[in-house]
Amino acid sequence: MRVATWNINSVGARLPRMLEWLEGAAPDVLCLQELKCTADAFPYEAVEALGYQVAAHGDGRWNGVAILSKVGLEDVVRGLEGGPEYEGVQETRAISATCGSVRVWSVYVPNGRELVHAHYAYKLEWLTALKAAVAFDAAGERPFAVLGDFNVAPTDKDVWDITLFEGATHVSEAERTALVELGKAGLEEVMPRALKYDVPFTFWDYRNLGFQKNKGMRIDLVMGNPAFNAAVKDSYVDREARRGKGTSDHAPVVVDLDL
DNA sequence: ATGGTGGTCAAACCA
Repeated sequence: MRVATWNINSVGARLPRMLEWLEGAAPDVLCLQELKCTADAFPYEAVEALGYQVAAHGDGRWNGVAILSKVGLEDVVRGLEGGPEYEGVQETRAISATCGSVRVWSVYVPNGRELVHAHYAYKLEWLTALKAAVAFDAAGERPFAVLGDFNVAPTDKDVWDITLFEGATHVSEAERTALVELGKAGLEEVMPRALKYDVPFTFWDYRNLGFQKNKGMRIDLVMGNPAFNAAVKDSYVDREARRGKGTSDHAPVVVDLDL
């Protein structure tokens, strides 16, 4: 089974590139983030024509997550139960489902913006709520993983130049601690291979030729429980999907499983 | 050089 995650940065704007990638990489399950559309506006027909079932959770201009599956899509749960609100709203940043023998979450962790911003506190609260919400499945026997854009670089190596991140979000102690705490629920990172260069970055800013200069960050992660991780045969970041016109600023992370 | 790209939705905000 091939499972993948991709911050698509507008499923509408990205549809041709996404369909092309679905046909080529042919994942059984794809977790999407940043749909930037309502659930009603998701391009269901085009994706279903490729053999996928779709569960989407989105409410407008920002955020939005989905799970695409060729191997069944059951027990869909939209949202993060017990999660914090931002400006009075529970944002559409999480969706979970059972796809064949695995249960997956697709998550879009809040960005945080600045260390002193309310969005940063919200980000930390969101990660704490995520840990509580996934604890039961993480501790279970069924293969289980949380995939998505975590907006946290786990180590200093996971950004192109750590000296430029002094005082920035994505690399702070508290964010990394929150990731470690999530792991304590029974999840461990699946480390992808890089197809080029040494670190498998997953995000490159559109500005300043970030991709061309490989000024990237590794912030899209797969956290699996022991049953999931024991089945992993291979994992890689498909940086080719970031190349050329009309791409997302993120690349997909692919995991191949013996399931 | 204090911007720079690209998304949404048509001005300003988000990443």
